Amino acid sequence: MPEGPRASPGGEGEETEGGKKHGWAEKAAKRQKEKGQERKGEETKKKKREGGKVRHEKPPRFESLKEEPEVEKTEEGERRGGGKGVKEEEGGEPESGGDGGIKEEREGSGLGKSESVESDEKVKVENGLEDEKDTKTKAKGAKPAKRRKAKEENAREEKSKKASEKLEKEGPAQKRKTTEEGDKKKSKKTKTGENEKEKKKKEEEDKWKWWEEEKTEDKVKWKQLEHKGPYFAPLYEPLPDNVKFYYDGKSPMKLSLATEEIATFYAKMLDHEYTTKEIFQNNFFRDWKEEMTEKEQEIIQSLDKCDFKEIHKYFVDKNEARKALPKEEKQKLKEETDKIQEEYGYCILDGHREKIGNFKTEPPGLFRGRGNHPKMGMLKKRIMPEDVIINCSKDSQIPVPPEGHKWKEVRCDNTVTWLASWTENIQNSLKYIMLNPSSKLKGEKDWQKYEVARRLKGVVDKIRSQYRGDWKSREMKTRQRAVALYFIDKLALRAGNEKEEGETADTVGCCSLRVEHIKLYPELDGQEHMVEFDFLGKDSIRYYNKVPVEKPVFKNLKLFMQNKDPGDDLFDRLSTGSLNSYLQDLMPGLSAKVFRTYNASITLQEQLKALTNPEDNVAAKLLAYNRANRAVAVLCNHQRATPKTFEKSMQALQAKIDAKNQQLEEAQAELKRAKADHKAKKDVKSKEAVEKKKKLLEKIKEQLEKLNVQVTDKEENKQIALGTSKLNYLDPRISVAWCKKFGVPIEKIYNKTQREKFAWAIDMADEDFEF
DNA sequence: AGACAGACTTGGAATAATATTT
DNA sequence: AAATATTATTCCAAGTCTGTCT
Repeated sequence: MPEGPRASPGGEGEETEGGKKHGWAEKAAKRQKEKGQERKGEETKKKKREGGKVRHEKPPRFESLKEEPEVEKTEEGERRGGGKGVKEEEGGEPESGGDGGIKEEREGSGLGKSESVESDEKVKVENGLEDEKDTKTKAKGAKPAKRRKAKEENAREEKSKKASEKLEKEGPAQKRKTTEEGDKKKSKKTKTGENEKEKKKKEEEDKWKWWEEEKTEDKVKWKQLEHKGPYFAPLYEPLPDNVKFYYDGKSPMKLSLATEEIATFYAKMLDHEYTTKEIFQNNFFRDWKEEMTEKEQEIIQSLDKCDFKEIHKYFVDKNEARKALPKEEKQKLKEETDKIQEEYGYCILDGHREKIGNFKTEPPGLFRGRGNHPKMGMLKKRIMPEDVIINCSKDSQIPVPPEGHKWKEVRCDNTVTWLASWTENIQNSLKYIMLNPSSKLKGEKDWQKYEVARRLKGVVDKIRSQYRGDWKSREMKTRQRAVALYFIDKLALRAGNEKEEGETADTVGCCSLRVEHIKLYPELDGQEHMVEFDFLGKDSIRYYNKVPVEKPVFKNLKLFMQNKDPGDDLFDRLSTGSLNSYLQDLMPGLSAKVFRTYNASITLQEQLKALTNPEDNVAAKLLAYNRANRAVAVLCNHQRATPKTFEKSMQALQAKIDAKNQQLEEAQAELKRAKADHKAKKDVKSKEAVEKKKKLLEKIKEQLEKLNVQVTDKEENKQIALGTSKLNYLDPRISVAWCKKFGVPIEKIYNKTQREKFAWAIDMADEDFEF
């Protein structure tokens, strides 16, 4: 059976380190620093990367590009890697036109035909290449250390800032008191006329058609923003006394509260694969030890000797008990969460009540990175009000922090869309509380995104011919950019920003591809100029694809790979930054990811056109839709692990079909009999019987058809995830228009949440909308 | 020009809710 | 009504990209 798409992490161990108590930020920073030092030069990229590879092939790619005329067949296109004419630096002697001055090349020897000038240049170029490589590698090596240091300093500053702010905070604290009072009054007031008033208000605002209002091309995101602040994760509840932890098989050991809490994080995950990974264990144990009392530290020396089984069982049981609760109890719980949602889940934005996306702070736990993440298992600390920055309008009811606590800061920045933020301790990055996708702020942005993609439609031909021309550029930088852009366009690859080595899983996108990620085949499977991609992309999802490329691209790739090690960057002269600023010049608002959006949406539109048969019933039309959607998901490489119950449910479905077939046969036989009967009797009654049987037969046929469609759909969808493309890449107006045109109810395509998110599109697109 | 932080989008898995079957 | 399968929602990690600073 094919395995899931996730990368299987190698099991390298990592250094462990004890340590005294520090503040959190400091601890994290310290650890980063230490790691950095160890890492320095400890392993080459290549070495490190062995291990991480995954299996499982992707289904055949969907071709997103129309066949384009082949490049001119002159020999110029063929100049061999490193061939003259490719300049490292700008300002070389002006050469005629695109590829002027570049002569042919021969595979292999590289001798003979070259004219002297060319050979000279070639040397130059090759040297240049070496140099370049060096610089980039060096830069890369140096950067992470620098960054880490900076971060560390930040963290420290943060600390002292906090301390000094504590004093300053007294002012705002007073204010808060007054707002608290105001709040009380307000809540009393609302209680009286609550129901009708609120309902009315709600309805009205649910229907806020912001898309009918005039757009403001402003940096200002809102004029009014009022909310209650985040809802904090519940505090830790100590284990009951009868649930025990054992160390080294001895008598039970009573843990301090903090130690116990962290132990439960691990215990809860016991039957998860994560806990079998060495990195996970090491990271966990190190972080855990740091939170232990000295005494505990002395005793608990090895994770292997820790017995969490009772704790684990306790949570499993608890979970089951919760599930088995009588329904009144469940109802009660539900009401409670609804109440919380009602209170914290909404904000007022410019006079409208808007749903918040994630109004809860993330609970503490163990970090679960994806793929082979070096930080998996680290302790994710509890977010306290003192960590949280609140953003709201000045004149609004400032949210009240939980009793006895203060906010880190309250600010009024209307150029950003977040309501609250905090710094997370694993990567030292910011987390935000933002609005739900159904909100104006998100919807407008989404709409705008598709408008940019539609503008790309107008210039994409020009851009394509430009990058095709650039394949022959004299400048290495330009060529690399042109080839990269070709991949981004043709294969819908992500841009591929640089990442901090050792801080995250080793994944790449287009610009960060390394030599080891592609293989060139002059001929493969009967096709010429094949490139085989095999790398881990976002979320460590494997991208595996064999594509025929155009000859100049193939030649260029050869050139780019020349004299490089497998761990070197393929596009060593290219960064996402320079690529994007180039794109920005071609079309305002254009960046690499727009190609993904554009190609996804245009593909959906084309596929819908090609696959939909107006005569079909709704089920068949839906299959067509799903197939079109699937084509996009394949293009974007959106994969999922095969659902656990897949085989089983497939069999069940098949059984159903068999049964239906049986029914069909019976119905046919019965119809036949009825017809014969009618022929014999010629009376009204027998005629009616025939009609009845006919109808039944039709019905069964239809049901069977539906089942068959289901099977097909399911089978084709086995390892493909449709959600992401539907939610993020496909202009909803295409789908809405399709629904309207072919009489498919919108609910068949979009569920409630999706309809909320795409309300703007549902409202504005008519059946002849064209992307 | 490059580094960086910040802000925002994109992503699959986990979990909860609901529908269907037994 | 319990068990199971399916779908919706939540969760939070991991990308992209821009503006600012140096």
